Formats: sequence, structure tokens, C-alpha cells
Amino acid sequence: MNVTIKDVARSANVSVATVSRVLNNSNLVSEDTKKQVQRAIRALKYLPNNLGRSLSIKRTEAIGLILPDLFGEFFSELIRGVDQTAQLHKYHLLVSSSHDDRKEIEAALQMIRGRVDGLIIMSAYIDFHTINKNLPKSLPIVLLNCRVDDTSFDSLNINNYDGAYRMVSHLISHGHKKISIIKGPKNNHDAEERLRGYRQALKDGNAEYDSKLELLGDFSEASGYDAVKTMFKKNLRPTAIFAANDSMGVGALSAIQEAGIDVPEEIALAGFDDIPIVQFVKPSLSSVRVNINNLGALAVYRLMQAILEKNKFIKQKILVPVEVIPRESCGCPKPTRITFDRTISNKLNQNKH
Amino acid sequence: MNVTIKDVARSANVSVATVSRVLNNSNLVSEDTKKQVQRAIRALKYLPNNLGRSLSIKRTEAIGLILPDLFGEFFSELIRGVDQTAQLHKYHLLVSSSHDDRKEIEAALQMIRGRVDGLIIMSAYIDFHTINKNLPKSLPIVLLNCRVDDTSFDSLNINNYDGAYRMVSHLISHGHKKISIIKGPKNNHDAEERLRGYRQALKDGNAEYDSKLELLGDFSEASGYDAVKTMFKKNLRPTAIFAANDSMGVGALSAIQEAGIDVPEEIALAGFDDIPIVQFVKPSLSSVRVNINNLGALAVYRLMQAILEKNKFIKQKILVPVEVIPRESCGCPKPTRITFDRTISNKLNQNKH
DNA sequence: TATTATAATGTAAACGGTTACATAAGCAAT
DNA sequence: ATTGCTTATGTAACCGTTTACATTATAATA
Repeated sequence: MNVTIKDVARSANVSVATVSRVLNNSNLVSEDTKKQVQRAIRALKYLPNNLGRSLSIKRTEAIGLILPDLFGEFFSELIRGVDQTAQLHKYHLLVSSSHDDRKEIEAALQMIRGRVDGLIIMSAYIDFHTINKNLPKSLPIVLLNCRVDDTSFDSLNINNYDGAYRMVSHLISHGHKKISIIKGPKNNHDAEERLRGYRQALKDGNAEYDSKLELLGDFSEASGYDAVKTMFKKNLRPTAIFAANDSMGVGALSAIQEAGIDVPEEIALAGFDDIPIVQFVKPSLSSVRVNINNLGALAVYRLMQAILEKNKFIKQKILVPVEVIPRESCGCPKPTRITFDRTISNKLNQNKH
Repeated sequence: MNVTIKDVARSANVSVATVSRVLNNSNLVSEDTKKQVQRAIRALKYLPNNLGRSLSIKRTEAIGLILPDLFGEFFSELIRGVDQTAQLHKYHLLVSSSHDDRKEIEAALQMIRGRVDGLIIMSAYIDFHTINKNLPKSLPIVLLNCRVDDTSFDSLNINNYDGAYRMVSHLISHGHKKISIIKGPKNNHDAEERLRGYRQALKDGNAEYDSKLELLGDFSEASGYDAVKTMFKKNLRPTAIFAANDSMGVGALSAIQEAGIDVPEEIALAGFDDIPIVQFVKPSLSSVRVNINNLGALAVYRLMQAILEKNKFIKQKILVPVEVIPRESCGCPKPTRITFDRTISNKLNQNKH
């Protein structure tokens, strides 16, 4: 059906080996022959098939990224960071997303297997057993923000605990003693760690602990909005609220303002992730900055090490540091606007041209 | 190195054909033999290699999605829509992003070629020639939001022109005669179409046309903010501003409010895309709703048709309709909150379990 | 001139699967 | 006993590349 290397060889009156050499810029082929082959390639509109090539050289020159069903800017930032870094290493990226239960993730692992030279996995449902059952021992893997205990995998985790701890401590330093949290979704590792940081900060800061102050949320704007509405309905009145991510923080802000309550005078507010939008709401939202782009870049960097050094690669568990960004919503003065990573990366892109 | 089908065959004392039959649930193999083979598979921890399989059956059971340099919520929504629909058809998705010039997109096409059974392409830089040079004639393709003139490709486009036209007409119906636009990035097809709609609406509505009212932007929050700051500095005072996307709309809102000017009383404001956040800013932002999730789903649907019906698939150019959502920022009363697609799709997901 | 090194090309065996076709065994019908 | 059908299995070609090794031609050296 499609034209193959054999057709080219026949048409150019050479062997397939010679055609292959031309394709791979081998210097073991004479100028005349090379021209002749290239003519045939053009004439037949020949396009090499990657499958055959990969099978033969046992490399795909691609890495895989397995993601849960996530939404918002985190997702695109992460993919961008991963893709850009992969391209830097002359690797291509294959993303497979929306895997939110064990079956789906197993299916994803099975399909990606053989198509990539290494794999970055971000999933709440991944574990030693699932990986070992579905992936060859020899495939380099980096786990991203996974719940991982043993040292058999290289792993990268955002220091969610530390970020939450420091942000809540910051609220306490403003004098708050009654601080609510709007929690993230059940079964989400990030959410759990942020909750843990919140609790520890309360304890260490001698602030009030009350399980009623722990409001339910699922990381969406709407859930943050609803959490606050429900809170008011129950006549709960914390002096500060820590939203486990910015989307919920923005939703919460909207609900507080609708109730005619001033932020930060009557209720202080803080979020997590530092998505671009939080600098543009009124008042600007204090948040915990996670450099998602860098996170993706770092994951690829580790993976490339693992692929290249194969046997002598040393697995690590890395905690990626975060940064508290105080803004108006917690009672701090408005800081100068931060330049986005995006802007920086765009500039880098432009330099490439 | 890795264990192959041959190793399994040897270990189970059968031929590779029999092992293959077991793997593919052929009913041409006796129960006893099947058990024996399965035992060997488990014992050797055999994992079939997709490359070999795909090469042999000439199908990959995967589709590709080629994207420009992505940021913001648009892309996560799109990827989700595409992935979910692909999974529905038992297909897997390979995403390749960050292709913002001709060279990069050619590299992407070359790498993805052979690894997928069909391709969805979204790019400002794609054209007939690039596709024909880098992809086999036989590969089914759907173009998404590309600048496409001829009918040689199946294509899907958001009706940007119509959305902008109707939103600006809506502003005019509020009595505005002096309406600014914050434009999107150069060379962006969406941005161009939205600008075209803006201009035509001004003309048809007998509103003032002045090229000074066309402010520069690049779809980022910061650019919307800066556009308005610059506008004030130049003492330009339109009574309404149409931001070519919501991110810029939010940035613009922030700048207007910092100047102590009331929205919508003194300046009305509207955006485009209807990202979730716009319902939660004060005042809520009027916008043009694009059902991105559906857009992705529709693209996959068309592609699956093209893959399955191969020869008898009829190429179309489809314009995806959009919806004007008036909110407070243009002077309309605040509508009831819309349920997100996300929420709907999550519910669908839950039903799957 | 005979020998050896080098350069250009070809042959054929991988890579890891699937599958058309061949074969063999068992059984029922003639 | 022969024939034909069904079921289970094996053999080997094929998918589209790369590449180790073999071969040949050409030039340099003894």
C-alpha cells in the first residue's frame, strides 16, 4: 500500500541498506548514489515509517507522560514544562491523560509500553504492584506527585506539606486564631498533604483546632464558593480561610464578598498554586507558589538521566520547594507583580527562532 | 534482553502462533494449551510489545493531537474532551505540543507519523503543503481551528467571527458607541476572526471606528492589564471594552478598577471563551461561551469516522456555534451560575465506575 | 606484480509480533 | 475403508526498518 524503503531501493537501483544509509546520513555512501536515492525518495514521496525504525533500533526517542483527569492551568503548565525540556533533549512527548482509576491507568500503561523509552507517571492510584505488573523492569520511570513510600522508584513531590504549613503559619502571624481550610478532593495526595500542613501549623501556632473548620471542596471554583456559602449558613465565622488551591480560593472570595464581608479586614484568605489569575482579583490573593513548569522540566531531566545512564542511575525522592507569596487577601500590602514563567518561556522560545 | 513471544512459546512448548492466539483470545486454541501458555506468560512476566504488534497489524489504535504552545484552561479542556471521546472508541491519545513554528510542527508530524491511525492538528502554521510533505496521503486528518481555505481537509472551526460580532452588537445594544477591543496575538487565527467580528459589528451598529481603539494584547492576563493601563495613559476613554479572550478580560478588569473606575457603570467589559473563573470575579464577566470539551469530542468523532470509513468519508468544514453569556460586566443582571462541563463530565466519569 | 588497506555496496538476519496456509488428528458419514 | 469436515497446532512469510558481515572495486604500498 504505502511506499516503503524497498520501493525506493528498487527505483534507485540500489539495496535497501544503501537507502537506509542515505536516510541516516551515513558517510559510507558516494555522492552520486546519494543523489540518485534522494531523487527516488522525492519521486515516490517516500516517508520512513517510525514503527519499523523503532523496532529495529530498540529506541523510540519519545517519553511518555501519564496524567490523571486534571484540569485548569496546572495541567497545561506541566505539559509545557515537560515538552519543552524533552525537546531540548531531542525527545518527543506522548501524553496520555484522564486516568482516574486503576483500570484506566493499567490500560494506559499497557498502551504506552513499547512506544516510549521512559515514563513520567502522575497518579493517585499508582503503586509498586501496578507498575511491575504492567511495565518491563527495564523501563525508566519517574513518579510525579505520587503517594510513594519505598525507594524502588525515582520520585518528585511538591512540598505541599511545607507550603500549607508556612502559609497557615503566616496567617497565624497576622493574629488569626480561628482558621478554616477548604479541603481538596478525597484520595488526592496533594490535598492530603496540604491538610496535614494546615493541621500541624495550627498545633504549632496554638490556634484553635476544630474539625468543623475543615470545609469540603474538590479543587473547583464552584466548590470553594459552595464551601463558604455552607459555612455561613452554619454560622461558622473563622477570621481566616486557607483554600487548598487557588481555584477554590477565588470561588471562596466571591462568596465572601457576596455576603458583604470584607477581605482581608473581616476574613483573611489564602490559596495554593499561585495561578496567574490570583494577581488580578480584588483583593489579590495570597498564595503558595509552585513552579509547575520547573517541576515538569525537572521530571524530564531525571528521566533523561535514567534513560542515558540506565544501570548506574541512582534513584532519589526529591521534594520540590515552594514559596509563600503574601498579597492583599491575607492583610499584606500588594507586592509588585511577578513576571510569569510563561512570559519567560516565550522569550526563550523567541530566542530559538 | 526483554522476554518475547518466542521465549513464552519455548517455555510453554508450543509455537509462537499459539501464544499469539492466546494473547488475542482466539477460540482456535484448546483450554489445556491456553492454560499452559498463560502459566508461561505469568512465569516469565511476559509483556507484549506494541511496536511489533502495530507493525504487523498495521494499526496502532491510537490517535494523535498536535497542539501549539499551550497555556491556560482552553487546552486542558480540549485535551480532556479529546481523550475521553477517544477512550470511548477504544483508542488512545498521543499529544504533542509546543509547536509554534513551521520547523517544529514538521518535526512533530514526522515523529508522530506511523505511531497513530489518525491525527487532529491545531496550528497556525499548518497548510496543504506542509501536510502533504510530511504525512502519508492515507492518514486521516482533522484540522482544528486552523486557517484553512480549500476543501481537501476535514476541518472544525470555532465560530469566532460570529461570537465576537454578537458580543460587540450586544454591547452596542446597551447604548455603547465607543468600544475598544483588546486584540489577541499576531498570527493567531482565532484572534484575527474575533477582530473581524468586532469590526463588522461596529460597522453594522453604526458605532465609532477608530484604529486607536484597537489595543494590543497576547491572550495573557498581564497583557490585558497592560493594554488598559496604556489606554488610560493615552487618555483614551471608550465606554466599553471587548477583550478577545477572558484572561485579558480579567487583567483589564483589574486595571480599570485600580484606576477607580466602575464596571459596568463607567466602562462596560466583555471577554471571550467563558472560562470558569469569569463567573467568580466582581463584577462577573460577560463572555462568549465555547464548549471546548465538545469541540474536542467532535474532532475525535469526525476523525473516527474518517478512520473507519476510510474511502467513503466525506470531508466537511464545520463551524462550531458559540453562545453569548451576558453577565454583570456588560450591564446585564447576574445570571444563575452555569454548571460546568467539567462537573458534567466528572459525573459521567463516576457513572462509569 | 602481488599484497593490503579503504571505500562503496549488497546480503541477510535481526527487531517482536500476526496470520495465511499447511498439516495432523479425531470423528462422522458413506 | 474411504472420504470429508472440524479442531488444534505448527511453519514460515510478512510488516518496515537497521546493521553486522560479506563482497567487490579501487587505490596505495611493498
